[in-house]
Amino acid sequence: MVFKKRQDHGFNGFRLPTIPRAPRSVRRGLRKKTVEDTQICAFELLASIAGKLLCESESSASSNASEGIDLLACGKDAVKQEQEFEDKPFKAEWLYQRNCGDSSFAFEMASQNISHKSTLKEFSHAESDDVLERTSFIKSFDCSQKTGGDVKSVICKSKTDSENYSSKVEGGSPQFGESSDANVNIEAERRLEVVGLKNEDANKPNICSSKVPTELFLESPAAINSDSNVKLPLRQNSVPNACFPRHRNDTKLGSRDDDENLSRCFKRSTKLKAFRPPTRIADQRIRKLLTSKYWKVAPKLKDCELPRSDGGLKPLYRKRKTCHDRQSRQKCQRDILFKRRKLFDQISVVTSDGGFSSESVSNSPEKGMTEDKNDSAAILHGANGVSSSVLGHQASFHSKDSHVKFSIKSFRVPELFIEVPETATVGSLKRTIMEAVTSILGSGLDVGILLQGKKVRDDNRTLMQTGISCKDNLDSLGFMLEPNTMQTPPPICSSDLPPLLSCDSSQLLTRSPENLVLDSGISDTLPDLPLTNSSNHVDSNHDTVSSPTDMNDKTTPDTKAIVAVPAMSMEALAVVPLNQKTRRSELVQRRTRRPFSVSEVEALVHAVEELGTGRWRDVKLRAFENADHRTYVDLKDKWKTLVHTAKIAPQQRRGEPVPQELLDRVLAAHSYWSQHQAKPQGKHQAGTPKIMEAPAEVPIE
DNA sequence: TTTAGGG
DNA sequence: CCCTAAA
Repeated sequence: MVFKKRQDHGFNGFRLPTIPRAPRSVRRGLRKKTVEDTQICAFELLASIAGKLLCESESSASSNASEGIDLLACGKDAVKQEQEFEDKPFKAEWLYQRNCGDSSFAFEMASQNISHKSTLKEFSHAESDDVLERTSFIKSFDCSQKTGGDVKSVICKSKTDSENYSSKVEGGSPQFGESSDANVNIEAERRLEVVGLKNEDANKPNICSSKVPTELFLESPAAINSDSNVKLPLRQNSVPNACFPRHRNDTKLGSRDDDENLSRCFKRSTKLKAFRPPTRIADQRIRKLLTSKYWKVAPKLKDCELPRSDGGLKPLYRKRKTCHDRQSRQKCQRDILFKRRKLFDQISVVTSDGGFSSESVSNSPEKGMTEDKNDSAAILHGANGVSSSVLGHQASFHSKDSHVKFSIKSFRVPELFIEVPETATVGSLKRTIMEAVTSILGSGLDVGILLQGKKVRDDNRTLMQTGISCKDNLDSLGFMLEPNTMQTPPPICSSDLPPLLSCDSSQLLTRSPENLVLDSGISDTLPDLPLTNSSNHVDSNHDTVSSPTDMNDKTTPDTKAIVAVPAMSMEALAVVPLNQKTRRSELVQRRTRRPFSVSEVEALVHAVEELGTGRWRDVKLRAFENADHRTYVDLKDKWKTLVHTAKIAPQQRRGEPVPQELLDRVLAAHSYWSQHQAKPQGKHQAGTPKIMEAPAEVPIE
């Protein structure tokens, strides 16, 4: 494809980190090894850089790190491009364990430092290039809440100018008493990604993107103290407030100096580059994307699966770029911008993520639950409300000492599209952005709770019933802000689609969660939810999922998703987030599970008895002609499982029990056809009776 | 598009 | 069920 060799980038100064490959990805990776090996991407570079930075930050000044990034940013567009991915994932949930004296702390890595720096560099660089930004596309606007410190006004904090960037890192909260968990402080963090258009040729705008992440982090003692904090391999309880590390300090970037961190860093960074999905994404979807022609060039991503639960993993995958080199990338962005422009004349605001997703959630089952939520800013009102409701909800649960503490670190505001004249002042730009954000937030938001990626719809359930009371689940618990469904109360505990929602919205509310759920479920390392069984309501969402009519969108690049976004008014915005972009294109709907009924099994067995294995298409046609949801692959798979089921002890079988008689026939047929490879033979060639008579005990082997 | 298999 | 390599 476009890039064949990493050497093209000419980065010799950075060593590429060794990226551990996830077991699952290994297999695929092997197949495409040639591709992967020969293709380099900014991802790797970033990864290496990130790792380097991390390392350096620990030992030496972080300045070096920033320089490194700067270097890349200026010299390589690809890298620059990728950077936007970087900040989010990092901060999202890099909880670390840090040793301070004899005490250990868990904290979030302030990865923003990295991105921050890089951003600055980029930004300045862009300016130096005399790039006029006519159109700014705010890809994401983050408002994160952090607990533990003082409240920071998100809005106030965020600035679009570089000066702020450098300073923003400072917001901090001095005191972190062990009892501070009673207070939920909201820290705001925001990131702005600005994609400017430059007019070079008359009609050929050149895109220059620069991201300006502004992030403020506050430690959350609550989360840290909790021994049940799911987020990390947290150490234990004792958390001295005294030397709580402030990662705002650039030098704090890296925390521990053990290899583990380093490796994690690499992993992280690697992933980051790949995507920047607002929420979790199924690895499968990722894989799909990766395998799509658009992503072939960045195969490494597949290998970067974090061995972590979805909570940590998903956020890493953010919107990925379909452009890999400068040219193509610019072209893509250009297209995107154009398309978007078509859709939005003025200050159109589009939610890219289909809502606002919480960056991460941490909790602690400790007694004291966070109660005070301070609105860091009017804008965050919605977000705060969310956390509040959540907390309140759980309140009714303290019957046992089981309190669930939530710490919503941040909610990401969806993508915004803003267009202002070149002559616009910075101040006006700020105001414009502010208006856009306000319009979004002001239109009303609903809070969505995602558990294991599944949207929990039944508001009447208790947290315990929902499975949220379990810390294990919290790991995969997520909150999201989504367009308010307006006066219509959101559907509760029913699988009904919100009637008033537009089609897109419906998808947002149902499909997305669905995907998420599946995603998390797919995660190899994701532990099963202990309470899965009790959270049936969640499963009900499956039913709400529309038929996979959008499968075609699997490989849809961002651009397409964007294009697909219908022109909408501001009002519509609230209801129709640009979700499709990330959700639809990246998260492909997984088919709902439809266990085979006994009758179906019977039909299948019968068909196979006659047709044999290896003729699944015929089997489908014969026995499942009208079952459109059963593909020949499904039948094949089912047969496979049937054979397996038949071989195992009845006690080991699960699901709807299949009559032994059928299983016997399965074994018989399987045995028969295993020997009679002559599948093409007459369909009835294999005397059905004969097969049926075959004893079930017949060893298939 | 189907098959055949691994996940 | 998903995802793919092959056919």
